[in-house]
Amino acid sequence: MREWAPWERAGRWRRGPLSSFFPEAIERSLLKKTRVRFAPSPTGYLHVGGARTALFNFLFAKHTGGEFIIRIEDTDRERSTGEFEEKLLEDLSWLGLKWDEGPGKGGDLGPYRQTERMDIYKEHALRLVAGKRAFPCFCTNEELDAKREEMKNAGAPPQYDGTCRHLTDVEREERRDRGLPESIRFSVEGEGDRTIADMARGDVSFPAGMVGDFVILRSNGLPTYNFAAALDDSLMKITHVIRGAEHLANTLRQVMIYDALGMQQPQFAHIPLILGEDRTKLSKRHGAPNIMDYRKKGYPAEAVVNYLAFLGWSTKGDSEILSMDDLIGEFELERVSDSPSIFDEAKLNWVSASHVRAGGSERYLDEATPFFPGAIRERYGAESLGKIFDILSDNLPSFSMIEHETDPFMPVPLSFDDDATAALEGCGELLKIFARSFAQLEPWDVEGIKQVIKDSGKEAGVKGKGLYMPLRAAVTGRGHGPDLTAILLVKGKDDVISALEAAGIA
RNA sequence: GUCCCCAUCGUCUAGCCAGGUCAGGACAUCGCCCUUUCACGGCGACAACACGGGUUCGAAUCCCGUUGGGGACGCCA
Repeated sequence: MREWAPWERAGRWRRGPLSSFFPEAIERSLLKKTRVRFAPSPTGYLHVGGARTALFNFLFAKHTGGEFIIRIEDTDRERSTGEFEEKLLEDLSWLGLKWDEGPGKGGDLGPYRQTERMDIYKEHALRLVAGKRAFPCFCTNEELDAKREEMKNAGAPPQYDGTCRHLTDVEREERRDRGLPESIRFSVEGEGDRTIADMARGDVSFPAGMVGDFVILRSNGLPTYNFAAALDDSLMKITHVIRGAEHLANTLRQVMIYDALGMQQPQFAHIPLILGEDRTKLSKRHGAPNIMDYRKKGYPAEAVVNYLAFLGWSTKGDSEILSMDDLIGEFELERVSDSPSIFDEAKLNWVSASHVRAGGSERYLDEATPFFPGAIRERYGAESLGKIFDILSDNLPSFSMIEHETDPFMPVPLSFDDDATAALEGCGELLKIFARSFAQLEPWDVEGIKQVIKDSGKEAGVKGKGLYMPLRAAVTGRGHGPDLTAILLVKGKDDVISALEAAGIA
């Protein structure tokens, strides 16, 4: 029996039961390298919805051993800015979604900014006009708006009525002479029912006549989203288009374009939307949905990534705290859910706290250092700062919370809360004993500190809460907080004694 | 309005495609334990198949309808 070459194997057994012998990633790479893209428009900051889409694309690409491409869709001249583009890329980088081709990186199938691809759009639009699959349209916005309104009121779907579809050359020239704006519309004439194969949700069918003739080239010469995206996806050899479910109707238009142009179309996967708590599409109104906000608050990128991955997707396994590599290893489009999900900050906090706890100062101190109050940073060296971080990292969803948790580490408490004040009531003698015993402690280590506390308790005749609470209150100013011995250890002998003395006097 | 999509605990979800499990897990909430306190951790509780019809010995699972929600209907993406 002859040996099968690897590609023959993959091809031959792809559909058979033996395909399970070949990990999906290997099988795919043998057939065709996957290429996916994230194509944001630089009209705002990176939103959690967009970030999740980018992440799914990235995970799919890496899981299948393929490439992740960034393309900037900046054809909306009014709203696109270079600053947004910069921030978008910055957030993507921060999340760890490194692109193989795109802005700042290059690639063979660029340029990767749509405004730099104008010739391509024009050329293909003209091709469609020549083939009668598109036509010049001279309707003004005012006319279109009025007609749309009329149709809506009449209960009809508000779509283009075909006014300019069959204009003669003479009529077109006449309109050009009048200086009317000229756009190019795709003609849906002759289009029948369409079924789109979707990897995430199965086949989706649209009846004929669902969309009217739509603009592909605006009167200002810029292409519209559907035209530019379809063209670029094909030209950039994108194999899988993974995008939000709100694009389903756009996909319908785009497959029409592919067919009219005779271009090969990618496979599609529409992922469910992320909704706000009011169950409408997530937007600025819903609190802080920008990635940058979470970054500024000091959430570790891998925590945000981890949380986002589980919105609309799940693993076969039972662990929910996963690294990027874990996610890449486990990600499958087939496990993307069909129904929209709601962004839940409480769960993000838990995921994030879990990462921080596991990583500790070794992993996060550098990132977290800027979040420490100046007074703390001045007082402690890097090593002590690390110890403080480890004490706090028991339950620290975001580094911005450090600020409120470091009061116990101030040399002398700035204030005393109610519980602390109550605990200090009539404890002058105990505090004096503590101060005297600690002064004699050498070296300043855990065992010594514990011993001093015990001995002081014996001397004063108190134990338990009566012993620990006054000490905690005097040293931290709070009734609650992290492990007391750990606090005493980092603060150091001098500060502890000063605090005890200060509290004793007060 | 028209078209498309969706429907399991408060939230994220497993289970659905190839009907048979006390409908599983996680977050949140509450209780108990651990502990000087808080947290972590452990144990436990609460809590869901939207509704109505079929098909079937048997339906969360398949089919139809209803209701509800969402999305789309731009010279935005």
